Amino acid sequence: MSTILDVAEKAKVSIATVSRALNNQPGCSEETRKKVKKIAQELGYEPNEVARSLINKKTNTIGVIIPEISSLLSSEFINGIDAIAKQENSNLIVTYTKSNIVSTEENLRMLHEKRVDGIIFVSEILRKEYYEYIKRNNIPCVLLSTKSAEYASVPYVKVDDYDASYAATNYLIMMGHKKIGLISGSSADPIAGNPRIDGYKKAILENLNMVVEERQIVSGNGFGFDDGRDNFIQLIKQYPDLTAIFCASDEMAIGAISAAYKLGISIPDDVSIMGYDNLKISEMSVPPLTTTAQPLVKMAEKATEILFKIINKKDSDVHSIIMPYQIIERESVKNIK
Amino acid sequence: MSTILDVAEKAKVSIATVSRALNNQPGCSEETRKKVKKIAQELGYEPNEVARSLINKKTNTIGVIIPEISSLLSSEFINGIDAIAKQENSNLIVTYTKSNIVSTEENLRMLHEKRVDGIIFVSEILRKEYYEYIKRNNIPCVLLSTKSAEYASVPYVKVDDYDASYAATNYLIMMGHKKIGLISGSSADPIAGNPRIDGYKKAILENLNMVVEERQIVSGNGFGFDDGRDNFIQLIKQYPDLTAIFCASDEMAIGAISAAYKLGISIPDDVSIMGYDNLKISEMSVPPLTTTAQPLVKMAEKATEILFKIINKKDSDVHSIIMPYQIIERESVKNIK
DNA sequence: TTGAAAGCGGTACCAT
DNA sequence: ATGGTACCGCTTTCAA
Repeated sequence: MSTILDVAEKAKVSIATVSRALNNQPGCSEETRKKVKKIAQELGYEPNEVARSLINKKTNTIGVIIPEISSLLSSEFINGIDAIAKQENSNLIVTYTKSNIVSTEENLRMLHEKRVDGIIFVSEILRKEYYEYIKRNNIPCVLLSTKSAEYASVPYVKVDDYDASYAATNYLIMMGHKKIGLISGSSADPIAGNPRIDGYKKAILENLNMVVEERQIVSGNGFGFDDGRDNFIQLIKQYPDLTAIFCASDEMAIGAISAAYKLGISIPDDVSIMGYDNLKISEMSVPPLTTTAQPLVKMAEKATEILFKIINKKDSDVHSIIMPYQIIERESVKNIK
Repeated sequence: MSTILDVAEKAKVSIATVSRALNNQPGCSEETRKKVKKIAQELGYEPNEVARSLINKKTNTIGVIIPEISSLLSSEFINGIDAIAKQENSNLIVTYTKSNIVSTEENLRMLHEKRVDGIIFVSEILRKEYYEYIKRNNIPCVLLSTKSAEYASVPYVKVDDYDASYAATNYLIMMGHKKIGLISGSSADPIAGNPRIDGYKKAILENLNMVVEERQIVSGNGFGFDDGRDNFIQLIKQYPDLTAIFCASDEMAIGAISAAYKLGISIPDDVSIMGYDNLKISEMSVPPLTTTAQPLVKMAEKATEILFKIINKKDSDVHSIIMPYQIIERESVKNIK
């Protein structure tokens, strides 16, 4: 494998000249430039970006820290992040966490040791330890689909879960449903758990004039298919007269539909199901899933754009963004008015 | 951000000693080691892996080149790769290609400039250009879910598509089906296209004693949901008396099921559907999809293990692997015997 | 226009 | 046990 020195020797110029020639920098005659480029080509010379990074203090690599909760959600986010990174001539190092503190801190440290130019932190609470690490090491960072009440200096991009959940529940009410169950994440989860529960409760209270009973809600730990399936069975048992269910994720909604199929319960004729996220699979399901859309790819793109603004010191207009949600009507909710 | 020099100065020792102390290398008193570690801690010193990589000629990073054909397939592969990489203390840089030649070569070049320790090349033909680039630059490389007839020096891990497809079709025959359609990828695709078509044809010929007619097959370009949906409609039109369809990917199978639902065709009562891959969504579908499983995660793990053998010069037992497929019976195929 | 040389932040060899 | 130093491959300043 040839280095800049090999090129210099063969071209009978200094390495400084080779550098200038290859990088199209001024201070180099066109003739020399051509000769150097030709020889570099012949030698199959490829610049060593590691060496470049060391001196430039820029790796053209950004890190992503993302929980493995849902690979379907993750892959949409990563698509968006990757698109913008590519535009900025950067690559991604994606690290998955199991939502446990050690792993996240390890990932943070690894990414920093690799001197990534910045980090996108996805769907996970920004704990004090993380924040301090980021601050101390001065790492550009943006939060995606999570937020940072306490650390206002870290910008975030997300949908307002409380509002979106309120709207989703209201949609079911508008379709004539009065007995509405909820399958949600953990109430201890301050990002995607509690706010969605509260939005649901508020809608029922304000627009149905009812206080939600405990049996109307099953909230597990995760947001996955299995959770949805299990929670559906549980919910049907404890609240058999329901006519509609709002699921706090599409994966859970698909799980619920699957469980319903096994039990011989028809969707949407017997029970209406409403999802949250608008993943690709929500249009692939049978029946196609009515859901509360988050603009997942757009959110990821926005977050990444902000990150590059910080990296490139265009801090001028760096601020958090609340993205709009949208109700997508498909075929899993029945109008029973 | 402090460097090894800062630590050395504050500890009143040389940088050589700091290096030895922090890396737990011999030639350093326990007392000094403790002092250095304490000071490094105080300073919040984090080693710069870029500098390390430069001298060690090892970045602890491996590259993945993968087409975006199906993010569902991709994410299973990436999970497997990531698991082994993590064990080896490496991170992943994943690059997506749109299967066009320029992009793949660009990705290859970028990964090499970043001096990744090796590359996993997924689901894509290893063209002559790629192979030569890899050889010329001496990049450790393993192929995953694709192969390299011409370049035997590049090991691969895959399922035998021809055999698997033959077995899948035979399964339908064993279930009593005689009029079996095929929804496949392009016959010009020598990896996942043609072999699966041929396996299907062979099964029909040998075990049904029939020559496949043209109208029994619809082969598009991709393997996605939309392809499956569109091709199902087309196939039903040109071969209305079929009783079963073998789809060359799960995503296409789900697309077919979805189209059937819209047309009021019942799966599996009117038409049986068989998939290929065994993605996560195949158990999430309604009805759950009977399919031809590839051990996706295992395959990715194997490929990555081989890659690290090459990287670590344990070339002793590096060879390609054909992984076993398996028929997974769920509920989308009806026994009509 | 060109070259010499000083780093970037580490590792490892060779003295001491 | 410790320190001095060459070096990894490149960029950039300063002189020539």
